[in-house]
Amino acid sequence: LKIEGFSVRRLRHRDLPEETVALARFLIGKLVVRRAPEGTAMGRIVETEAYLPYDAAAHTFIGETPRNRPLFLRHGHAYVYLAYGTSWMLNVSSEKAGVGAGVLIRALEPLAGIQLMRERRGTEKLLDLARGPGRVAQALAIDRRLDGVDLSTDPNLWLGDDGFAAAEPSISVRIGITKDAHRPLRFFVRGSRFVSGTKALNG
DNA sequence: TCGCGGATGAACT
DNA sequence: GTTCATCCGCGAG
Repeated sequence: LKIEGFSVRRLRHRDLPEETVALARFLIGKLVVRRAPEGTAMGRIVETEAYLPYDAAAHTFIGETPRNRPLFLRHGHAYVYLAYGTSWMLNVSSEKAGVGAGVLIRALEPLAGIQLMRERRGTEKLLDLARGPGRVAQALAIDRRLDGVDLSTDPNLWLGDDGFAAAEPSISVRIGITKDAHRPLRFFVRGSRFVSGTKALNG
């Protein structure tokens, strides 16, 4: 499939690692594609975080509830929730069915549908379109309607690969949590201006 | 570049 | 009533 000059192949269920850290690393350099009536937008993933089974910082730590149910679906489903009453977060379920875990998509490098992202975000600044998980969701118009969809089959939200060879990601602690805060479970492209977080964290 | 506080809604004690 | 996997604007350094 051609999207603004990029040749993109949809990632199918069998393409995705069935383990949370492996998936968090695998997704660096891959694409998020969002099709909507207004147009298609796409970005390259430059930052992820892993939320493991038995992880005190994870939403699944308390067990399965109506909210976190998509995290217990087999890997490759979207878990979308509202944080702080203002920001939607996009996660990808990351283990076999029945095991609750996920990967948070924290930042994208905008590649296609950039004007649409500017309108949705209310800013012209390329660097601010999808730097941070709330911005990712706003730029791609992701909200509760996409909670639970299967990313390997959904027509409006999916993961893609354009053959880009990503460098080995750098690793740090996760952002914005207090429990299990020391664990090295954030993965990012060192040197990318599209990555969130402070300079110290990304150096 | 950084750190702070307010906005805002859902889930849980 | 408290706790958030955040963003934005502002002021200090």
